[in-house]
Amino acid sequence: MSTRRQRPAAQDAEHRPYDPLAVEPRRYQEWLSRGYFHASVDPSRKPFTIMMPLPNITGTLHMGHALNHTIQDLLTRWRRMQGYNAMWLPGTDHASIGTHVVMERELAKQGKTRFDLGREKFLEFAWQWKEKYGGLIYNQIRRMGSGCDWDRVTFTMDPGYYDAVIECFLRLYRKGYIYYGKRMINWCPKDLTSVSDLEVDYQTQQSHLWYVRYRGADGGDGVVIATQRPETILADVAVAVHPADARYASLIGREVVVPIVNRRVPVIADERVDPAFGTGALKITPGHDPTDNAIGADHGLPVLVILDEHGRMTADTGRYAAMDRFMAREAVARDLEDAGLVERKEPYTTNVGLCDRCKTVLEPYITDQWFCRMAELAKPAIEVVRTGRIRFHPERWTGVYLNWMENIHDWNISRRLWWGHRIPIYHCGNGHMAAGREAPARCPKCGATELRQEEQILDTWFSSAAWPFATLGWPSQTPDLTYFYPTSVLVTGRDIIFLWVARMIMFGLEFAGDVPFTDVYINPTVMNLEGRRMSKSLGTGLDPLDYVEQGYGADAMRFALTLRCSQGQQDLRFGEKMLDDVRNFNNKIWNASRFVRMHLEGFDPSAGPGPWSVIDRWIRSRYARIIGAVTDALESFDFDKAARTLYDFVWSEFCDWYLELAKVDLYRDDLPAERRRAIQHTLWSVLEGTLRLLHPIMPHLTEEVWQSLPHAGESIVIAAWPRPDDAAVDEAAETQVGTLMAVVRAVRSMRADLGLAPTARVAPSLRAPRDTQALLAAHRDYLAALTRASQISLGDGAAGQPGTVGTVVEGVEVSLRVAEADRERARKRLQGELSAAHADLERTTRKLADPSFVSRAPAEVVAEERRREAELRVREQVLSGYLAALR
RNA sequence: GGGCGCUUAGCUCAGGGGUAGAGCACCAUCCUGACGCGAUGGGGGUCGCAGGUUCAAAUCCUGCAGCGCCCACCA
Repeated sequence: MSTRRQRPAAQDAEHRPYDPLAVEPRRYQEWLSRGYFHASVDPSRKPFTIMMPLPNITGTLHMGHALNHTIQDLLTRWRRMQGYNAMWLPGTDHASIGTHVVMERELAKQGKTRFDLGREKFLEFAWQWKEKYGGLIYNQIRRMGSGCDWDRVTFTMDPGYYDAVIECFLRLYRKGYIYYGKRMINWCPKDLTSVSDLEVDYQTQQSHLWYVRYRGADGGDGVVIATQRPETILADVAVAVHPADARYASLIGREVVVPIVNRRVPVIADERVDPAFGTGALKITPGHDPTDNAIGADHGLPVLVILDEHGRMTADTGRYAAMDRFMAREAVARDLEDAGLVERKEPYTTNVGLCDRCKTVLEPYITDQWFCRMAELAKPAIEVVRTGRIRFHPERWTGVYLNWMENIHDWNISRRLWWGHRIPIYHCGNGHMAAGREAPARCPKCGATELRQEEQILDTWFSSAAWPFATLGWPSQTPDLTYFYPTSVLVTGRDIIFLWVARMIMFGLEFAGDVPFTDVYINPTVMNLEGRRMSKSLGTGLDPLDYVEQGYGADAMRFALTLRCSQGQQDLRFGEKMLDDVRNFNNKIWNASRFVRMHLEGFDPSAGPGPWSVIDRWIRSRYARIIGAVTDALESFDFDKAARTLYDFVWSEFCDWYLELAKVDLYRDDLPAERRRAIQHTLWSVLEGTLRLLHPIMPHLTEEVWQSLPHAGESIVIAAWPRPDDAAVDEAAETQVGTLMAVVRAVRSMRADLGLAPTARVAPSLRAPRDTQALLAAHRDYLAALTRASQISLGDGAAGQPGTVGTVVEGVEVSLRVAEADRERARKRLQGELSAAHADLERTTRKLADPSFVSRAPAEVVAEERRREAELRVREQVLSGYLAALR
């Protein structure tokens, strides 16, 4: 493909690129064996705690985890280095319905359902599965370098955790927050369970709207209603119209006849009917529609049910009995048409609610359900966010959270599933209930001795709501709980702000007496380059470990994700190219370190620093600033900024400039020993410190390199986070090196424009004000080396000679002799620069000629503009001088 | 129907009132002793559109459009 000439790759081991695969697992093992990730109560240090958003036991690591875990791990490592007692607690979720779907798919392969096995056998099967596969994701998490406290791994159905969940239920029950009864809920006819409103996946589908005539019971025309579910006509108990709808005013209170079943039902008036929709008349089916259910209840209407739990027509529906709901829909529609009752049928686009897990169309269905009253729980949870006790990052999610909390509905917490926390309620034969961990000997109300435990289990989110405290030993006030709770940061995705975050806040306040965490960081959603969500079912899922094992390594994956983890965006588009960039960066660090190590022979950091040269002072100053910038960025959750700052510093400053400048000294034979020591100290301290700054993002590489440096400590994991050193900030050195760099760039640019080979020697001439001239003179060797000059002339006589090309940068006039053959190129360059300078000058002059600018703009802006004008005039003059001398 | 986010170079994204930035890609040159997963130089954008505020707008305000996400019981 590429026509680029490539230098033959060096084969010896020393020159091979960095190989993360050879390093990462080894280093991770080392950290584990040294117990760095385990934290225990230590009152002398402040804790920093993160609770991992628990992956499902059925899950495997995907790109979302990779990002989410990278952020958590970098926060944990960073805080540990800062001296916190950092603890990151891992665990997995039994994921009741999610696991059921997986298990039952397995069973289906054997032609079985969970009912063929029965509750006990099924649970046995699930536990076996959990033991066998439930820990696989832990290995994947470790491969990413995540420093979790593995001694604290928790599974939501571990005995202690199980008890804590039951305790939560019992406390809510005793407080009167739990209620039970027949309610209309979202029912999945496949999983045979209820599903909470948040677990409904709405999808747009094409369907039809049937306009069906209901004749008047008195033989009149009656009304025409519009429905997309003709089968539910069998369960109609009324027709409702808006009370102010003149079209139907005369019908209110009269009766119409429900087709097919020929039932006489009243026409009622209700505000909830939208007169603008369809015909403005709404059939009321309290058994199969939530709105109708509410209207029916208010009007004292009966509830008829024509679908069973499988979504099939009930036995009493005559010829439709046992028909699937969708078949029944067609059948009823056909029969209505045959009866001449369908006025028309329109195509209709509708939102269909699907089961989030199995994608079956959900049915509004009435069953015995357990609910948790939310109003009281929500109040303090709203307060803590309003007052800033808990802060969301990015901040915009605060509004999303509050909006949901302020309109919160009661929570359907029961599921007709088996895998999970069974509701600790015992029913007696007389319809009484008793709550408790154990079955009471007799019913406290009627004394009956036959008690059966409630069959339903708790919503999986009910149990995960207790995660931040149930993992620490609650309800016992354990030392762990006292010490680590409230936790510090929750890192999670926006998709579970309501499902999980909100509920943890409510539960934490209710049960543990305080917020579960003080900061919530909502990480972006990882997308592919087309901007589509990564998902297995879409075929757009990417396995992060595939990339890792392909040779990029975990560090590259981590850095690539961190580099794009900005608060400005809600999505993060990921493509393999991004790994190439970071892989190259890793290699850059690797090689730079090799160079540094090579020149560190005999280095003794205790011998003391200095005397610094301007380049030492410059890089030390830059490094000092970087410490602050990176720390601030992490502090404010700007992870991309932290990564970018480090990338730029390492590559564009440390490698491109400092190392190149240092070489000039290091390769001199006559370098004084103390100067060598100063350079060594700078190389060593800046690299070593930069590695520490990089470590939270790229733990393995930094450890490997850090330990290869002389006088490194036991491990970078437990090394201290660099402290910003204000004393090292050196404006003068930055300005001076800035000038040197500008001169070098100017010469290089001219060389290139003249078409000179990089190997060709040049002899630039420099002219500058006295101070600058002294600076240039003092660093002539640097300039010569970086511009590949045989010699550098300084002073008034040196520049502006005929037959030269030149420019002005930072007040320095830089010129180069032009060979006869290169005159045309030189002229072209000068003309280009000149016209650019001319345009700039014109704009500046125009600006300064505008009285409103001069009078209204801040004085320093005007002064800056004046300075620029003067500079441009000089520049224009100098350039035209050169151009004239070339003709 | 509401709400939120995004729209800057071919791609991925920073920036956020005072002369448009990075990485990759592209072009040119280079087998320079840490690195070709490299070095140096360079080309490329009227910052989605339209108004407004301002001496000055990519940046603030309003509206619009496109894309994406979320909430909501419209049959």
